[in-house]
Amino acid sequence: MPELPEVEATRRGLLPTVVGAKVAALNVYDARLRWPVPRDLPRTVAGRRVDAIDRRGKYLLFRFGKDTLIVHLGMTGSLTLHAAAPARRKHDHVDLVLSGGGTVRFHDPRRFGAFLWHPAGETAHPLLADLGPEPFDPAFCAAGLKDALRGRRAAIKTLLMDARLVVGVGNIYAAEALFRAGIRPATAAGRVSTARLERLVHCVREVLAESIARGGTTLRDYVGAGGEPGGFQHETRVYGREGLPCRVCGATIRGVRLGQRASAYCPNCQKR
DNA sequence: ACTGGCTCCTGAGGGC
DNA sequence: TGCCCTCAGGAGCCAG
Repeated sequence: MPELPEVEATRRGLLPTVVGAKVAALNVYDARLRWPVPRDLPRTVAGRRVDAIDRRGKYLLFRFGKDTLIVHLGMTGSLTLHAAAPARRKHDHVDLVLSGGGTVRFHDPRRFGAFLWHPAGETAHPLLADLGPEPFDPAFCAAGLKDALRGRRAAIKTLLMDARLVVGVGNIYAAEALFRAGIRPATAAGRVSTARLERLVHCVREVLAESIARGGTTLRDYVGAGGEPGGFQHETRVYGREGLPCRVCGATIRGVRLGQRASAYCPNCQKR
């Protein structure tokens, strides 16, 4: 599932070929994504040069001067780079064709992804306006978290996945970071001490960095820009391991549902 | 102000 | 073999 590491791996894979290239065409085969792809988007981007590809949380931001093409991979989306556009498979919804040759293809079985246009302006796009700090930014810190979580009774895991507190952390990495930090996912967020939040911040960064280094996590659909799967799924210690022995202590990994999300934890390594 | 629940969508897997 | 149910999950949205 595309969380921050998968989006970042995709971004890095696209950079060398796409940045500096001109858009020859944008072909939309199915506009029914999370929000409809704007009808005039192909005309809007045609002939324009990609100056940069940035990432904010799980959003990819293709910069055209001061205008931005916002792309989200949703749950099952991928962007892959091809020298020439290959035959279309089921669920191939958008092609970004580069004038120097090369095609970036958007594939997304569940169509939870998005292609949106945000022209230059003073206001941030509504989807980006309320996002919290990047996990590797110093603004993501125990003191800030302590403040934001004060008095909150929701599960720490649920809030760790709330993009207003920190971006990029989804179900897999929330579970893995909490395991490493020794914190139970169901613990009320407001009751986690600053010292433990300190550890959590460190573990979030550690898990994300390791996953980026392995090209992300591939459970089913995700592939990087070169079509290659990630490798972090072999490193998970609790995610998807309910009923199996903990890799650290041997206790049986348990599962609990928090905010409609499956959440795995080790009852021995994560005491509270 | 929070919190939990619903929703979009497709495909896989389990039970019978 | 086939049908139906549940689950997977990013994140907006809404009701209480």
